[in-house]
Amino acid sequence: MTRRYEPAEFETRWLDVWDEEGLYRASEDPADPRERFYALDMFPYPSGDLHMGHAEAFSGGDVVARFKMLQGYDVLHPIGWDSFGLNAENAAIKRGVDPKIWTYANIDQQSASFRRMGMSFDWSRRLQTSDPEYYRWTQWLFLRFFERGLAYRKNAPVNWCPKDQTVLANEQVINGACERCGTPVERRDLTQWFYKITDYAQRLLDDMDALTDWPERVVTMQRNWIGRSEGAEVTFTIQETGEEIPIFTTRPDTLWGVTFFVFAVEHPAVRRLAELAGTWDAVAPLLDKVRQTSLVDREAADTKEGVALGVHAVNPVNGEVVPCFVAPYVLMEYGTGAIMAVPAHDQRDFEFARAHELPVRIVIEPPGEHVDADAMTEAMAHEGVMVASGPFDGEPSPASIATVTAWLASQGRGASAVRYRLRDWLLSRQRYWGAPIPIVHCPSCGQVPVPDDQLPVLLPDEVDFQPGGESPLARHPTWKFVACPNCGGEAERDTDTMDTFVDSSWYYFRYCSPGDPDGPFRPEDVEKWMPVGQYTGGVEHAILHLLYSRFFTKVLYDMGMVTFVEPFPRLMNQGQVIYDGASMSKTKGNIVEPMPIVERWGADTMRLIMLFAGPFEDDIDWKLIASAPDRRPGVTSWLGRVFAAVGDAVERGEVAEPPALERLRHRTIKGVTEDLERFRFNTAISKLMVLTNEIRAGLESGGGALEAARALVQMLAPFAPFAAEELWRVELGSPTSVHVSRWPSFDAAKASEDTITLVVQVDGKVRSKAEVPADLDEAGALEIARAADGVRRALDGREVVKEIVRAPKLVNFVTRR
RNA sequence: GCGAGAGUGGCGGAACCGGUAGACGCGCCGGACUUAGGAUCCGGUGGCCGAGAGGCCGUGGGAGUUCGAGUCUCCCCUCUCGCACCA
Repeated sequence: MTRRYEPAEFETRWLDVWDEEGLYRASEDPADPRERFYALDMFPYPSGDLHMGHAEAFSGGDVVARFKMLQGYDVLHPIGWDSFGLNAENAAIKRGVDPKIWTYANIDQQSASFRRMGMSFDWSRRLQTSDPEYYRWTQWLFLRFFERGLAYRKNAPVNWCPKDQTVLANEQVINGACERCGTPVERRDLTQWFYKITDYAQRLLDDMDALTDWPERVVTMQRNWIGRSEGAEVTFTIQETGEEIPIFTTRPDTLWGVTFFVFAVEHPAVRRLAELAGTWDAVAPLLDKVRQTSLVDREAADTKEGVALGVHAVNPVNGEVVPCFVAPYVLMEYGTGAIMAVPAHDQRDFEFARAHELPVRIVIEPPGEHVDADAMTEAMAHEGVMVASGPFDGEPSPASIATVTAWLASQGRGASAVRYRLRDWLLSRQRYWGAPIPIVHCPSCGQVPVPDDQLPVLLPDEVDFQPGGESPLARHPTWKFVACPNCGGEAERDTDTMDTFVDSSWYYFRYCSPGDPDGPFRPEDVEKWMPVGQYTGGVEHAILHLLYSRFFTKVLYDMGMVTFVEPFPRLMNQGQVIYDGASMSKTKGNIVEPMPIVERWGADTMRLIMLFAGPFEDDIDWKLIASAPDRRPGVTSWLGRVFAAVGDAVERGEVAEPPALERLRHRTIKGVTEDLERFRFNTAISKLMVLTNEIRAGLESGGGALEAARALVQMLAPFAPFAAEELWRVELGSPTSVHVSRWPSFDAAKASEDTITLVVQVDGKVRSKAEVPADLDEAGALEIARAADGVRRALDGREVVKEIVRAPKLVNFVTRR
């Protein structure tokens, strides 16, 4: 009698058994002979219960971890929570509860949900970044960066979110608005802590060549973010004062086309020069305006806006004197804060020139063509031949860039230069829920690091954590007052906390040495597990988290703590789970939650829905894939058929397997193995469905199917761990878990078909098909092809001029037309 | 504007090297079992013509290469994502 599929009867039962057996513990034994595999998922923020995005991402990551386990690897598959940060803090403020209480309550709920979903985590390594024993080492790492000059404090114009009342890193500003709350970001000049990631710009770029298993678009996004430009730095001289102002250009071949010169409004020379020339009255309002303008408005700034500075710049290549301007379209943050303007070949310069009636001089023309500068309506693409360019007339451009740059250097008028768009990472936050920065400010000793043996600098309880422009820690009555660790005098703690992205930049190291009291991790443990075998998570971290983690790893490499420079050689991004083309959100009221599905149909169903919906990296539109709410999902029905098939196969017992089933068994093992190696979960599942159908057909015809049933159950295990376990232990009678069984093997010879469909075409159109032996030769194929009915009809009265034979698959007769 | 990717049945999606387009599943149609079906089982299901055998058309549009193109090349259209005064 075959069993009905009733997941409620066994799913939770196996959870307890797995816990007791310690099934998913990574081995601590250094002598364990197995190869190791580190399956890492991007750890979640503890905001609310798990949502559909988690369900999909972690289902995929879990398949990888379980598959590797079945292949005989010693697998490290850890879990933790990125539990500090604005996200948790804002939610706590909104609800009026302590961030700690809210955060840890969510963590409890999320871990219960993860467990219920059957994730194969090694819970013994669980971590939370807001635990003192974790952030102690976040602080320790900060101090090592500080010692190396990679953490520093400076006054700088920064992005300020008026709603969250804190500064943001450049990477957290999206289209001029706060990444978290969408409020337009303001500009403020503040003293803040930075990590010197710019020192690593070139290495972050170079090492990307090794990331061949990253999605192409993520690599591209990082490359664009780092934004390397090659060009030249050229020094112009102010005619009136003789002072030298360097500019950066990627097109030194257009130097002869310079007709004016522009300073950024905040350029340090501007005020002095304006006062000298008597134009300060005109310049000052522009400066005020820019200082008050939020970054959003700044981005929309008009290219035509700007005023004459009243002084002149001397072009070093030809001694020409051109007027200087001050304009908001030139940014202080990039290059040198001043530019040479070449209106003929740069659109922004062109627009400015037309608005201010400045000359436009063409210096690069298409060969044999003459263009009238007065008639131009936009800047020209600068590819062609250099003209009116002194010694370089007739040189092809842009090929001449290198020549011109070399010439500039030899003449002492410039030098080749490289610029990056990447800025240093602003890590301090004026918020409560984060790791305190372990620095003491002493009136006599300056910035003094908190000694290692006094770490962690604990976050105080009972703080008014409402944001108010300065850090809540600064408002605590006693916390900040300490003796200077250096001189013992009265001093104050730094009251800022660290950006959460600092916490998440090294958590994957901690998993290797959980709870180590002597350091952030033991190098030998990291050596054992890392680099990560497979990293799974969302594209939303394509820049921030991944770039910072790569930076941290390189610094740790330089410190001699790790032996590799890239933490995640293989990265996999899951798609989003959306609804009717739009992201799920409370305001739209279109949220579908995973746990009710787990409760109603079982965890295996929830996992299979996600994995079978389509390629892992593609978005899933819930509206399009979901069955009616009360209707049994298709994958659940399939599990029912698997139960019936396995039960029947057991009942049939040791009866010979039909040859067709045997071949399909081998072919399926081969195919599913290959699909799993390429994360093609959807096609792997479809192959298992085909095998299920064939097992049932084989049983129907009186054959045995035990072998096939066993293989099916084992291959089902990564996708539907509960159903597989129930079938393996109860129906198939194994004393041990399917999850520690050995992945079934296949015989390549048996995996191939013994008969093949010979397709016969006439002029490329299919006219006949025949089942033929797989080893049929050309002559045999031709013979069968010629004899086929449909072919003879199609060939009637036509002359065959060519016969294409690809035995045993295809014959194509080409006739005279 | 720049960069990347994608367009295949009613739907999600298959199709490794160019070689049977539409695997697998959802939905739908018909049937069986049923008091019932949101359960289960069997059959059908790209479009058009045809009683049938069979034929014609068909992978966003257009050209090309080839015996043969969803797949390769060129042009165009549409959509998605990322970046966006970066000198």
